[in-house]
Amino acid sequence: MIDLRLLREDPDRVRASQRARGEDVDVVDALLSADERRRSSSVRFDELRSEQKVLGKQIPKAQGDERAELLARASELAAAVKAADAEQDKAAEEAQSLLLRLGNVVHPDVPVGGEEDFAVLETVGTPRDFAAEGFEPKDHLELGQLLGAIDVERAAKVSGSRFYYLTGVGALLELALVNAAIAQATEAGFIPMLTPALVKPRAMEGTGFLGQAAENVYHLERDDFYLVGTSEVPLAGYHMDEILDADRLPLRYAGFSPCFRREAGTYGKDTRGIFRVHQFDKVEMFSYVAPEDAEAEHKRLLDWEKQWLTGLGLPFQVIDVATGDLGASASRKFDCEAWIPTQGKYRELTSASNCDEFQARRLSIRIRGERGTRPLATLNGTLCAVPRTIVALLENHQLADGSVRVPEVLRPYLGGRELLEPVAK
RNA sequence: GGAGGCUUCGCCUAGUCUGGUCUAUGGCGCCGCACUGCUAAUGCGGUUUGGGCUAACCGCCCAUCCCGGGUUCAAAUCCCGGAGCCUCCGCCA
Repeated sequence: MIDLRLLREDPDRVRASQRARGEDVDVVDALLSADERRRSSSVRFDELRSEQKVLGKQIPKAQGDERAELLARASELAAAVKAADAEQDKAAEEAQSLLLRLGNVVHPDVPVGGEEDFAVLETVGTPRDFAAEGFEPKDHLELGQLLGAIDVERAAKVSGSRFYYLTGVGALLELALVNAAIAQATEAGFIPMLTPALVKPRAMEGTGFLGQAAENVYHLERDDFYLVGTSEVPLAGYHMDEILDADRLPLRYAGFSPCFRREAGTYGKDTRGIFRVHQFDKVEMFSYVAPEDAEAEHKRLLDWEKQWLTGLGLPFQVIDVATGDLGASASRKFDCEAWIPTQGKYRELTSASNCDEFQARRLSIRIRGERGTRPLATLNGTLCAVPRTIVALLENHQLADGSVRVPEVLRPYLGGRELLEPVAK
């Protein structure tokens, strides 16, 4: 959630942010008035309650008629206090629910617009020229099937569309990717974490996934658990309701977990292969930093992602995601998009978001230091979302006969293999 | 799934039976000041979190004793419901 003080002092900035996101601007004024009502009702309650306490102290000392009179007055006051309390609760609840509907205030440099209005910040590497090499590239699914690495037919039988088995070398490839990613993160000072995939509503709400994104979240009705779409959720929730010593920062965690996504509203999109699936594994970087360090940390997360993709030998571009395509929590988001030869375009592989204090306020995570007790900033960035990374690896490193060259960083985790070769049918 | 115990302001802890004097005790830690030629020791003061009043500071008010209800003029304290932790039993990895 955003800072209510900012809202009161500079509502125009919040209105502009909502407008840029393409979201409801009227919430801002509704919230301002709800906040006003909340404060006035709380003042009324405070006064009555104060009076009640003063009166209450006189009762045990009083005798006879005086006591009876005090009791009568106290009884009236008690009713008034109760009513004021209820009114205060109602106003606070209204303000809170409006507050939760507001997205984070967008960073001023973010390009305004929808999904297509991103800005390309840089391009790294060059896509291969398959025509010059003299063969037509196969897509990842065809390659995966030749290698005995991916089985989507049987997954459809067992679980339906958008599911997959990684088999044989495919399974080994995931484990190698995960190990290499965790190794890079650990090297950079991240603490490796294996996290819960089922979380309570509070964690989901706190990370900002129950607003616009709610339709993409699996919910277990009977137990009121949510299946996380990313380990960002349990990693953000990890320090929920805590006050951390300022000098413990930055705190960096590398989470590895399954991720579940309903992919509502994507019917017909990316239906072939494993580019868009309901369940996948991911290594995610997550940082807790002081608010003034958030922008620098955002750049660092991006650098680690670039290091990772560069190591895998993938050509990619970095984009500054437009206002309309940011999640509710992010003030700014950098995506790395890898070149997918058979699609002839760059597709999202990783995503680094700066959430500033937005999640920390919702989850009540603060730091205590020289500047007092205040919310901290949280940031997250993908290191390796497995299926998409496999898609990019297979397609970009394929040879004419359907073999796939293994990038050097992965070889130690694949028993030194340099080449994945088609299996005999 | 069943039975019992526990949960107090960073940590430990008193208080709960018997409601008001709890504005929550004490120790540790931490911060400030004083004193001692250093460290230490000692003394004094401060030290939950959130909201609000105020131009701001000082100050003051309200809430907060795991959470939510209830009883009462009044709840850390009594009653009901729930959560978490621990122990035992059952079942299962």
